[in-house]
Amino acid sequence: MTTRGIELEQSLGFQLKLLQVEADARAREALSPFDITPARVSALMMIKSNPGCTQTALGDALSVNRASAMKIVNYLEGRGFVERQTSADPRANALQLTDSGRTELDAMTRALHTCDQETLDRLSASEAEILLRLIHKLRTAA
Amino acid sequence: MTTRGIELEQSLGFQLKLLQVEADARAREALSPFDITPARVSALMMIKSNPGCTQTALGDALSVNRASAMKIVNYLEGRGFVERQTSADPRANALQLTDSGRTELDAMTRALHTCDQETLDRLSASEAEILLRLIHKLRTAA
DNA sequence: TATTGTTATACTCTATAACTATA
DNA sequence: TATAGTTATAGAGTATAACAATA
Repeated sequence: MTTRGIELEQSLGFQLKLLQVEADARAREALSPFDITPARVSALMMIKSNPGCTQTALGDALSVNRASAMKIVNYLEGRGFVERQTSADPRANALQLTDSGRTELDAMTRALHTCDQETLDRLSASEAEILLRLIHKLRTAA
Repeated sequence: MTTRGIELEQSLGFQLKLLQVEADARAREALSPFDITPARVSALMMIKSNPGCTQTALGDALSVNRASAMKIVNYLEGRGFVERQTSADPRANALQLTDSGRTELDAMTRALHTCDQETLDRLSASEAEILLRLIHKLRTAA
């Protein structure tokens, strides 16, 4: 099956989707020793970068709603990676990584980094740098 | 919520996921006049580019299995966009766009192209070209 | 009134396994 | 034996709507 034709070759959304599906599958594989999905590790990373954040904020950052964010936090709490601490606003939870969560996340991050590198090795070093920079620019210029 | 920290900023998989989720939401919006999802339009594009392909091949190209590909084809056939024609191997279906499918897909493709451009406008023309080239290179160098 | 977390429920997408008919 | 399509079923992941507690 080819992707010949100007539509497919030059469709940003389509190429992005195919690449992301492949990257997700590779990440899932790389994370299999930890028995956790890439999406849940993303949540851990977000909490690490934004200690004390609320579940609603976490959901916004991950593009899911409050109810879905809650399920993710339930899971991470069940694994002992995240704690719900009390916050200034008693309605909200302040999310924090546990010591175990921090340690495990470090190992997961190393596994994902190796996985990323295997993909980026298809490009030259300067191309890889440019790609990451452009993707990040697209995201933050929103 | 920020994505500060070396892990998130430099994680290819994570940045890719966030960008793809955003692009998919924009594509869904752009396709709302057609009442169809981006994934199903991708299937139409694939069939257009590979006329006579089988459902299994379509599934492989879209990274889903035979059963899932069948559901997509069922939907597209129900909309009158795709036909299951007989093939040399009577076990297999040869997928073809209908005239209506071709006409509608052209309009959908224009809508998606506009949507892509709005995203790519955040970059310079040369950056946009480089980005598409690098993403495509990553995909095909697999 | 608006917002946070929560709960219950439903929907979408995908996978698995088994069946049939052909190769 | 292996493969294409099909079918039924189950599992993730997500969304919606409603509720209690608090701002």
